[in-house]
Amino acid sequence: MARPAPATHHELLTAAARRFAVTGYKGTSLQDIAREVGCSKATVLYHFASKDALLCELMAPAITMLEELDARIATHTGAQAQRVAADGFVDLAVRFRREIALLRGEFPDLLQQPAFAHIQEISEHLIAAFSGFSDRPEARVAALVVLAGIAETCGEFLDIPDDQLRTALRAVAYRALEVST
Amino acid sequence: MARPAPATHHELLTAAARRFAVTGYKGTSLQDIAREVGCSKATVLYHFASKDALLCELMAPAITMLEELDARIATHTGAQAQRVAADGFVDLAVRFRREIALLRGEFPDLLQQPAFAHIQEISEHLIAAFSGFSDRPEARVAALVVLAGIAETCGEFLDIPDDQLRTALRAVAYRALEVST
DNA sequence: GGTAGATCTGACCGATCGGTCAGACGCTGA
DNA sequence: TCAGCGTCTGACCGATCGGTCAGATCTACC
Repeated sequence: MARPAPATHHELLTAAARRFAVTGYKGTSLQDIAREVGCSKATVLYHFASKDALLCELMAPAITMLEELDARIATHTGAQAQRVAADGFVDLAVRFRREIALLRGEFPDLLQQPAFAHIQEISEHLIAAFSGFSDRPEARVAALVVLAGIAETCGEFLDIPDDQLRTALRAVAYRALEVST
Repeated sequence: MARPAPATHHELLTAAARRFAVTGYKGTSLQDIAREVGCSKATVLYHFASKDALLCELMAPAITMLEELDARIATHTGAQAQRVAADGFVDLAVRFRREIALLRGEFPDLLQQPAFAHIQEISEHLIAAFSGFSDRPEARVAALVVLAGIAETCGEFLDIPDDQLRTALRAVAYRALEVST
């Protein structure tokens, strides 16, 4: 035994991502993850302080990219912000297919986590930008349909190459949000 | 104690629907449901054979409507089928906001349930109709974005009246799917 | 070769899960 | 009045959950 620690650490992360995407966070036990890697449950808890900590480390890159997108949107206004938000979120969703699907699937519960506290807020910014900063209910409904639809779709279409999925998602988002081109 | 049974039965169903929508199926214990109604966990299992049976009874009306929609779509072709599918699914999603949200949220796991076995198949029919029976990946991506987006949105916009939500959803679906009018 | 520290594990813990069961309680008709 | 039935409950069950811990095993350095 006693492989180099970084290798095991990384294996555990990817195995957890795989399992979480299929059976959800609550539906995946530490035993499941350990079994997939071929180590004991105690090893999982040697590498990660807790199941929550494992989730946080797993989501960190996606959350960082989400925060960067949020900051980028804030530097634009009107239709330009709408386009930046749509393009940016499509890029993010395609890049982090599994993580986004997981986040969306168990949204209400996982948001309690302190590390995810401000995701709700960023989602509001995204919806505002998507809707073209309109208060009309129809615009806000359309924004949420696009946001949730993209997130969910990425998690399921694992057989389509990245750039093709990106192009298709951008097209449908532009139509749904009536982005001026 | 000893209230009339139908009242308790109905109370348990609505309480379960509420909890499932918030914390998910796996994330909600029979104890949670019992506490919300103010009875014991044993009472829940007196009214329902198992937690799964409770879920099935809860979803039954929505599934019936989904099957009816599936049958109705089959009697149309082309653009007409697309419109029937979009209108019908919007109606269904608005009527059964909570149930649809739950179904989408824990999709992969709950589909194992025998009672839900053919939902996967009906989903395929819906996506085919949404995409105008096209094989183009872009059309299928758009179809899934709309399907998932509508389902998710209904679960969250509980503060908008039914007909306003229905109108808004239909509009965004038509745009995203390029339904000919 | 021996020691220190990193890596890993089996055994165990309390809590909670879905589910079972014997029996208590209240209503109703004979 | 009392027997019967529908309704409900507390106590309990085995399984599994996330997490702890002492110690086995391996690696690197002196």
